[in-house]
Amino acid sequence: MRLRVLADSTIPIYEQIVSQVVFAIAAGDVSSGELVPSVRDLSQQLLVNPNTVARAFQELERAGILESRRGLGMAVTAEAPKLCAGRRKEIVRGHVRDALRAAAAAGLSAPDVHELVDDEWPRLAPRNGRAESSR
Amino acid sequence: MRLRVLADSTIPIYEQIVSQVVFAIAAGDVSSGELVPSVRDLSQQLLVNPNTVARAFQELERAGILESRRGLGMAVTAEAPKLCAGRRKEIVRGHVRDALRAAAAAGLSAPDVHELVDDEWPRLAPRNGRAESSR
Amino acid sequence: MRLRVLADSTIPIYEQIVSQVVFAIAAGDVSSGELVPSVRDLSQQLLVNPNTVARAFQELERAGILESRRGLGMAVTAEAPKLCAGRRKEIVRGHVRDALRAAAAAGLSAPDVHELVDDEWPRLAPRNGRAESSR
Amino acid sequence: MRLRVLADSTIPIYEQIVSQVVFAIAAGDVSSGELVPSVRDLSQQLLVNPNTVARAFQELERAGILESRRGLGMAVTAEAPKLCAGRRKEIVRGHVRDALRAAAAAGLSAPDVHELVDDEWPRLAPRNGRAESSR
DNA sequence: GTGGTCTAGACCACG
DNA sequence: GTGGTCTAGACCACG
Repeated sequence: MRLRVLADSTIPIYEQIVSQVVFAIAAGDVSSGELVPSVRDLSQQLLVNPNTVARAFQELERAGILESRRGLGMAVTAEAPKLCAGRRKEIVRGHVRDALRAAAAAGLSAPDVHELVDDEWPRLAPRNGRAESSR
Repeated sequence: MRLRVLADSTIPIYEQIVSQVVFAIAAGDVSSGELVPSVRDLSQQLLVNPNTVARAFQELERAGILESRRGLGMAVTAEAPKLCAGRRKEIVRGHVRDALRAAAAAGLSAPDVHELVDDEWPRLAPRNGRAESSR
Repeated sequence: MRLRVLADSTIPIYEQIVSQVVFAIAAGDVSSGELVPSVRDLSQQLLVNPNTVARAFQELERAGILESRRGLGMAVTAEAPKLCAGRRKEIVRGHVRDALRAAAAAGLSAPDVHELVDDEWPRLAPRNGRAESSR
Repeated sequence: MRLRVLADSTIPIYEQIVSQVVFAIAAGDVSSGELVPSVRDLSQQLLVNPNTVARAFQELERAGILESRRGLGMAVTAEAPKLCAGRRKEIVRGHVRDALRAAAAAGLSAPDVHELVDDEWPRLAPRNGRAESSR
């Protein structure tokens, strides 16, 4: 499981970690029962304070996605894949909703938004497989 | 100029005010030279701390969209319509970019995002002119 | 709202704060819409680090019991009284269940447990109103 | 001596092991001079880290309940039955005291607690001899 | 080794 | 003024 955080994002680091763990599990990168990297390892890998990672893990535990195996670390729960699939959808949906609210308030139409999406998508990451896709 | 503020939104209130003033000017609801409501009036109308309105106005002044008329209040500048048209675009584009970033991190494709947009758009506000639109 | 924490308890301080806020709301000491003491005030009153109080508030917020009023502080939600009544019951029930599990594993009977309760109850606090009560 | 450990309990595993050995001896399931299962055997039987079992045995040794027989393993001491009878009582009493503290903090009365006990006792384990008992 | 709690204190956004 | 995030680092229980 390879994570990345952007220190200068407006999104808190611990929340970025939460999302990325959710995405990794939803994508099947980590399976139920597997241990995620330890707080210490992950904090070194991400160049982030251990407390920040611990906070992300705590949230994931309360969400039923991780469970602590005493003395071993944090493991992916049996329900995690299902929970993460749903959560992934909701995270993205929330951001889309925000964008649409702004677009509507600005007086744009649905086609306007679609145009913006097609305009911005290719500019995102270096290579996003299906970025230039269809439509 | 009629503004609305969502107290429970994750978007800061002052930023909501800024955006709505920008949108109102870009839409031609308020014209160059017209006065906007006073900090006091607007804060009462929106049930919001006067400091919050003041901060929004300050930001609009720094952006060259509003200018203070001594003894009268804040007025829409001559350049405001042009500035607001551009800014409106950037505000929306910024939110769209956020949504795309989340979508990409979640492993979605461009078509997935378009689907989400079509899914969410009709659910927005009660009345959104072209909400049931085309495509 | 007057809270007390026991620094030497095995129960984490932040959890003690959570429970006591829940109990105070369930008891009607604080009502929906009221602000609870600020993180800073409470941390001074309890002689505890502000972070510890903040963590308790965070939990209460995620539980839907408190909500942050931006710039003002944390307020008791409309649903809090109902939530707290239920939660209070579950907190106590959990402790009772623990005790019964131990009692059963030790081979005690229900009457044995009742006897223990009557034996221990009066020894609790200095004065507990109905402590010497009935039965 | 048949022990059971609940991996998801909030009570540390080593403490569960200590309690169950104490209860078994107090109940006369194992007698003075008898050997208890080896750390290795017990850890395999309970699916638990050997260190955890070792720690439990260490504690039981310090309490004078077990003593090591060089080359043979750990044996129940002569004083164990008496010690365990007392300790069993204190273990249960401690849990009861915890429950009462929570109940008192929640504003419950002694009758309330008795009611909770009668409510929860039958729900405990499948077979608890006198669970449906009297009162 | 693992995570959990807590302190101390900085810095920030918001109002 | 308010809460939110983050760092740094100590200490502890558990395994």
